[in-house]
Amino acid sequence: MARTQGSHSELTAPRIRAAALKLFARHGYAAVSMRQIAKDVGLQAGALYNYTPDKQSLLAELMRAHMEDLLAARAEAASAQLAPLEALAGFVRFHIGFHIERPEEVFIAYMELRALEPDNFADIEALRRRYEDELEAILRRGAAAGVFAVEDPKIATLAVIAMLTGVNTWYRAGGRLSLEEVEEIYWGMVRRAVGA
Amino acid sequence: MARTQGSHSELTAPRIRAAALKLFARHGYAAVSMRQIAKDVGLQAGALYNYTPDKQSLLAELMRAHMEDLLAARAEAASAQLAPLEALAGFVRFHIGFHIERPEEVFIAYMELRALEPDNFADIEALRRRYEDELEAILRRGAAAGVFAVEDPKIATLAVIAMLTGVNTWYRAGGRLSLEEVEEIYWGMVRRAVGA
DNA sequence: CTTTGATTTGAACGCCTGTTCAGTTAAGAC
DNA sequence: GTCTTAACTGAACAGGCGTTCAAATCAAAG
Repeated sequence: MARTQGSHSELTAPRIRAAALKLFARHGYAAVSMRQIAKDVGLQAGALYNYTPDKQSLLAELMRAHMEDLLAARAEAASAQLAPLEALAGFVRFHIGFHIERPEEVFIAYMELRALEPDNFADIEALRRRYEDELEAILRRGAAAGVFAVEDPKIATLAVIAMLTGVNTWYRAGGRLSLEEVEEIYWGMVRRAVGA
Repeated sequence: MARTQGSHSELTAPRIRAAALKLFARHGYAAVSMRQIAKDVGLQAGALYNYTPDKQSLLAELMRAHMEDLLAARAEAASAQLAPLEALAGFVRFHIGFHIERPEEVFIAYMELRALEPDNFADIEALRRRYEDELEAILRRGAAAGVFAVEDPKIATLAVIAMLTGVNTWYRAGGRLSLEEVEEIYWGMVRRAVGA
C-alpha cells in the first residue's frame, strides 16, 4: 500500500476546502466553477472528485463543518448553571468572538442556504436551530426569573442574533475598534434591549 | 409610427422585471439564466435584450429602483422636526413596514451586492449609506440631547438596522403576529437598546 | 528494482451560458 | 389596403459548465 504516509491527499483535501471556502464566500456558490477551485489549488478539475462526490457536497460539507464547530465551541464555552444575566453576557461575547474570526464561513452559512438541496438544507437548518435554542433558553430563564423584560422570547432570540451577526458586515481586523470594544458595545445594547 | 399605443413593451418591461426579481430572489443572480427569465415571461431569450442591455444591468436596475423607492418613501414618512424619541419610533415602524412588504427586493438588495460590477456597486452602496445616515442622524440628535445612551452612534445605527432587517428572515404574512405587533415588539427592543 | 495503488492529468461528454442578429409577425398610421 | 416599424423568434456564436474516465505519474512497500 503506497502513499499511506506522505500522501498528497492529507494536504490536498484541506487546500481544496480552503479554496472553495474563499471563492464561495467571495463570489457565491453558483458563480464559482469547479475549474476555478481546482486552479486555485493547482490541480485539474477532475482531481477534485477524489475529494468530493460533487460540487453540492463540497458546499454542504463546508457549512456542516462550520455549524458543528459553532456548536462544539459553544458547548465548551457555555455553563448552564450561570445566572441569566451572566449567561447572556457569555453568549453575546462568544457569538461575536466566534463569528468575527470566521467571516468567510459565516458569510457562506447565511447566504448559500438557498443553494443547498433539500436534504442538506434540512441538516444545516437543524444545526442552526440548535444554536438559536441556546440563546432562547437563556432569555426564557431570565424572563421567568423576572430579570429580563422580553415580550416574545423567540423573536427576541432572532433579533439579538441578527444584531450580533451584523457585526460581520462592517468589522475589519485592525479597524477603529478592538474585538473587546465591539463586544462591550454590543453587550450594552443587548443587555438594554432585553430589559436587563 | 406603429405600436406607439397598445404596444407590448409597456406590458412586457414590468413583467420582465417581475420575473427577474422573483427568480433572482429565489435562486440567486448567478444561478438564474436569461432563458429562465424569458421562459417565465413567455418570451425567447433574445427578446429580453429589447429591454435591458445585459443581465448585469437588469440586476442593477432592480436594486437601484428598490433603493430609490426606499429613500423616497422614507423622505415622505420622515419629519425632521420630531423629537429624537418620536423620530426613532417613526424610523423603526417605517423600516419594518417597508421591508416586510418587499421581501424579494430586500433579499436581493442584501445578497447580490457582490454580483454587482464596481460602478453599480458604488451606486447602490451610496444609496444605502444615505438611508443609514438618516437613522444615524436621529441617534446623534438623541445622544446630544441626552435622551439616548448610545456609546457609538455609527455602530448603533448598523446594529439597529441589522436587527430590524432580520425581521424578513422569519416574518410571514398571516403568521402568528400581525405587522403592528411586530412593530411594537421591535420598537420596544430598539428603544431599550439605545437607552431611551 | 519491481510492484502496488493512491493521486493526478487531460481529454472528452452533453449540456447550458450570455449575447447577437437576420428574418418573421402583427398592430397602428395613413 | 398598404406601409411602417416595434416586438419578437429562432438559430447561431464562442465559450464555460459539472462530471467521467482511461492513461500517466510517482512515492512508498517489499
